[in-house]
Amino acid sequence: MRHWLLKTEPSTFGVDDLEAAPRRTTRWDGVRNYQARNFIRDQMRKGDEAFLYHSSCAVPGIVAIVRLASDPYPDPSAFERRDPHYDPGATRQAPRWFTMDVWLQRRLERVITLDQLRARARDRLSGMLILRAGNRLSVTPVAAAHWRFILSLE
DNA sequence: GCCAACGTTGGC
DNA sequence: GCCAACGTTGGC
Repeated sequence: MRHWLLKTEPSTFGVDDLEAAPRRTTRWDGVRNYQARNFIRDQMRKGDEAFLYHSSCAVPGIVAIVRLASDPYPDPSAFERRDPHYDPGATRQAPRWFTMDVWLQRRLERVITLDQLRARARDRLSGMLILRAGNRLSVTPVAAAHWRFILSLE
């Protein structure tokens, strides 16, 4: 079972929204980056765990643990002409973008902040993708050792 | 296939 | 709102 980190802007969709969603489940759609797409399509599977990370906010950091409620499937928002994520290059016959359903397993007792993570970027969390300068991927794998260590920071 | 221009992300 | 670090686009 792989572990992941999903970035989101709480002003758009955050843990509060996920908690309020029916069955605390949502479709993680709108990913339009090929590297992130490849992670979703090729490696993410139902039951995988992921950190939910809030970006572009007062205290960026990990706020919750979510689980994949589905395997990946073609992202329907790419086919909707009115959707902001519409992509005329994507077709149902040859889908370009993928999504999956995600449910809220639990909020963390407190936010594990980006500052806290950065403080360990040189030892216990060395190589963690989210800590790499300029990294903008909204979906990144988390090594098992990193996953365990981060949970110990809670 | 190169690369400059442009758009986006995201911390600050 | 600034700006660095990307990814994407499109002319050549």
